[in-house]
Amino acid sequence: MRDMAEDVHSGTDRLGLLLARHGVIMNLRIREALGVNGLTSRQGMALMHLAETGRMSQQALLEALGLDPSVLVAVLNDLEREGLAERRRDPADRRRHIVEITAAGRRASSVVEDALAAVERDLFADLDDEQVAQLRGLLSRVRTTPDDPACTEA
Amino acid sequence: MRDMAEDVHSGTDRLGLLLARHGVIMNLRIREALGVNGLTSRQGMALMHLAETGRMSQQALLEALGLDPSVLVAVLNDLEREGLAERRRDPADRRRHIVEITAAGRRASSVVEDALAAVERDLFADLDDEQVAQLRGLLSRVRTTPDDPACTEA
DNA sequence: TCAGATCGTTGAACTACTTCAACTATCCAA
DNA sequence: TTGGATAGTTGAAGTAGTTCAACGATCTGA
Repeated sequence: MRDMAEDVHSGTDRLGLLLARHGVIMNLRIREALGVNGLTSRQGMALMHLAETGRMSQQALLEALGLDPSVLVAVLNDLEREGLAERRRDPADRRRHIVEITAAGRRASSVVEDALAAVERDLFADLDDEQVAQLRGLLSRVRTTPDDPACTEA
Repeated sequence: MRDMAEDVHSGTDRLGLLLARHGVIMNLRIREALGVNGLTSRQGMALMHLAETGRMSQQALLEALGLDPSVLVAVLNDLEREGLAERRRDPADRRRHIVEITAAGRRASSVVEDALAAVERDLFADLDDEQVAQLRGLLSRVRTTPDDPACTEA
C-alpha cells in the first residue's frame, strides 16, 4: 500500500513500551486539553461525562470516573462554584445527589471538546481519517475492566 | 438500584477521551509491569533502555527518558545499588558518566519484558495478532515529539 | 592560565494524587 | 422504633512527581 517505513523503531519495541513512552505524552497533552478552561483535567473529565449524560447520580459519576468519593466532592464543589454544574438532592432518596450540567457547563464542555479535537489533530497528524477510526476501534477494544481477578500472574 | 451506572461508553466518544479513559488504566498496568522486580516504573524504563542500547552516556539516557537530571541521578543510584547498572567516568571527558547495564541488569530487564508481555496479552486479549501489529503501527506514528515548532498550527 | 560552559549531583520547595478514617443525614427492614 | 446500611462530606496523612537553584569537577577556547 503506502510507502511508509514499516518499522522506524528498532525491532524489539514492545507495544507496552510504546504505550509507556507515548502514553505518557499523549496523556499529558490530553490533560492539558481537558483543563483548557482553567479547570483541572479531572474537572474537565467530569464535565465531559455530564455533558454526555446530562445528569446522573453522584454515585454513578463516581464509578464512571473511578474516583474516590472524597475526590469527587472536591471536583463538584469547584464545578458548582464556577456555575458549571449543580447538585440537588434526589427527592426519591434524600441521601443522594443528582448532578446536572448547567448551560454554562455545556458551553465550557464544548470548549473542552474543541481543545481535545485540536490535540487529536496534532497527535494524529500523520494518520488519515480511516486510520484514526481504526485506532479508535482498536483502542476501544482494549480490556481496561479490572473485573478479571486472575490477571496478575507471571 | 443503580440503573444509570452501567452503560457508559457510547456515541460521541472522542478518540482523545478514549485515550484519557483507557490511557490512564493502560498506563497503570504497564507501570506495574515495569516495576515488577520491586523497581519503580522509571527504573524499569531506564533498565529497558539500557538493555536496548547496552551502554550510553547519562546525558543520552536523560534525553531518551525525558527526565530531569536530578531525577535520573536518583534512578541510577538505585539501579547501581541493586547491581543492575554501573556508572563509570568517560575517559574521553571526565565530566561524563557512561552508564552500562550489568548481567544482573539484563536478567532483571528480561523479567520486565515478560511482565510487559503478560500485561499486553491481558490488555489486548480481544485483538488478534494482526490487530495488535496494526495498533503498534498506528501508535508508533503518533506525534509525540514536542520539539517540532510547526506542528501546533491549525 | 583564566573565564565560561557543561555534566552530574544535592537538596529543597512545591504540587498533585491517593487513601483512609470518621462523621452526618438518610433510608430500609425487622 | 431501632439497628444497620448507604450517600455524601470533611480532614488529614502519606506518596510520588516536578522544578529549580546552587555546587564541585571538568572541559574548552582565548
